[in-house]
Amino acid sequence: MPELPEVETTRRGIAPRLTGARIARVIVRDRRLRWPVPTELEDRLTGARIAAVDRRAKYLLIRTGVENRTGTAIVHLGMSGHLRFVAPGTPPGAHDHVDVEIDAGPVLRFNDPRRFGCWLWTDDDPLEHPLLARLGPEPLDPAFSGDYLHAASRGRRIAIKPHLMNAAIVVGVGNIYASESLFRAGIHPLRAAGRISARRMSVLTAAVGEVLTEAIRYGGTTLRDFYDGDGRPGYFRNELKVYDRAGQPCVTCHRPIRQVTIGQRSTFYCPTCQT
DNA sequence: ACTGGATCCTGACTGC
DNA sequence: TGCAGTCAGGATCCAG
Repeated sequence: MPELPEVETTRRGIAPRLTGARIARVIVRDRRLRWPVPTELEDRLTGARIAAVDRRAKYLLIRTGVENRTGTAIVHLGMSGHLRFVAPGTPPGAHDHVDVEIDAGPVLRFNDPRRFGCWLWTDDDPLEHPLLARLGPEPLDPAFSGDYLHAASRGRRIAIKPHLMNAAIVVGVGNIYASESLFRAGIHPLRAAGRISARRMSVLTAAVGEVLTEAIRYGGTTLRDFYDGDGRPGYFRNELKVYDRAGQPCVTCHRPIRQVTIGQRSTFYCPTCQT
């Protein structure tokens, strides 16, 4: 479900109402997420004050406490997870696995049908957590440059598309935006990562940045079930040039967009414009 | 060290 | 209407 723009849209939606709030109660209805939800989560969150809601890659970091009593809930939405606010007392529906109740405010409710998401806890620096410690640069950070990507791709025979989706190379680029970025850069998704020039890599890193920035501006992409903290869909779907457009005309050359499977993931591209 | 494949899980959709 | 098969926005783990 969510790639970086959707997670960032979620973060921007929930952060204002959570930051500074005190957590009154946490309810975990199903601990069977990607990894079991630790009971430590409720113990540490209850009564704590939220200091910030940050994002690293596709992880949301709900930071609590002050000085020597700090900690962080590490939340991932997986393929099908959502966070949204509901009025206190709203009865939980199917797959509503976690509630975070704040004083005198709405309830933050986590819904995740496929349970690929996670809610974990750490008392330490979350960036040092095993899940986050070895992540690549943020795609909107200047560190994600053409030179960096070129260097990180030397000797790699893997296709550029799954390479872009590898979080050790760059984070936040999922299946939709990998296809969209490659279209924008004019690079064929099956081209070997190690055989793309530094010049083209700099076009590609710029394309990734533009696509993600634009998608955030549109509130993300809603294909079927993404909604922000207030239940609004993302409108970037209308801006997609290749994703989910198999057989439809390329916006540039008008020849049909092609769909192939690369690394078990659907991939869309224009065979004329992308080489 | 890389790479490709299987895997976790539920729901929506397609075709018979 | 029912049922089987396929696919889905992620990412880890494992074998070769």
